[in-house]
Amino acid sequence: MALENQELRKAGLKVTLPRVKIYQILEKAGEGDHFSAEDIYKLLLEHNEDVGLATVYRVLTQFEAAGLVSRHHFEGGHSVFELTQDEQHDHIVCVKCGKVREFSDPALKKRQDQIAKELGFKITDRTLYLYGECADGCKNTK
Amino acid sequence: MALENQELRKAGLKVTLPRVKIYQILEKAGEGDHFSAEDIYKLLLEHNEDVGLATVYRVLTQFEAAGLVSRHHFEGGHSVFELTQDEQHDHIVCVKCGKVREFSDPALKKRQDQIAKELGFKITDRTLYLYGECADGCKNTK
DNA sequence: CTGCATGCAAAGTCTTTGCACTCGA
DNA sequence: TCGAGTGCAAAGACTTTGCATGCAG
Repeated sequence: MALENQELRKAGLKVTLPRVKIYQILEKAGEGDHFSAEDIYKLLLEHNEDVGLATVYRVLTQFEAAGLVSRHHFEGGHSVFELTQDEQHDHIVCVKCGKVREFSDPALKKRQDQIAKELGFKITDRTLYLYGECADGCKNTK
Repeated sequence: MALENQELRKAGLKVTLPRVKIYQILEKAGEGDHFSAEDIYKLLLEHNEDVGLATVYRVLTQFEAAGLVSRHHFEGGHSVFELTQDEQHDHIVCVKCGKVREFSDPALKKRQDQIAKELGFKITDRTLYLYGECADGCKNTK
């Protein structure tokens, strides 16, 4: 049995074609790649998988609830998804080409924790998005 | 002439009733208060100001373009607005009561700049949202 | 078999736009 | 006066939901 099937079972989700296919897309893309529901829907169509957009949303939402994927709200209204990684990380997005880089910085987190503590908050989640222009490799393609 | 009128003129916007009223709402609320378009719309209605929701959005968008207000996308889909403050700052949101606290930490920004530099990005914007539960004063009202 | 999962279409939410009318300068 | 600004309703973008059918276990 493939890895993804176990992940699905673990999450209490029946192993169905749409779920497996969507998981595979996210998995194959690897870290640092982010998809909108629409992106995934189109990829499925390209692979001749007859999956509805509504199902994509449903599956992604279930995956999120199960902790398999993380949902981000970058600028521009729609949500993007990525496989949840072991370590929580932040994002820097190129406003010109749309490229997303991830980074994780202990010092940054530590300082955030400290600030939250000073303000009397118990942090449950955090999002840091940096927006900018990437120097090299930015082909302005998006 | 009131302060807000000058601000509007400076932004190249004709001084009209909706714009003045909306500016006043944001101004009176002070720092740390955040409004959705809907919030402002309701407040206007309470003050018996006959302003359409579409106008609220238009005005807020114009204000944003003029740099008078900042738009944020917290969790939950809709945008919130606040008067732009002298210094860029971050937000910590209570997930239980919806309270928003602001903070600004030079060390945090400096580290972010450094990271961006290492990744070859020129930062144009940044958003850090911390989510958590505020210890005291949280009446779970929202 | 049995019920969870899916596809389709319809409904929802938040936001923007088109158009004729109104108001500020 | 006269064009920018406004209100209303309709349209749009993204996401969720209802319902009959289909498939996994």
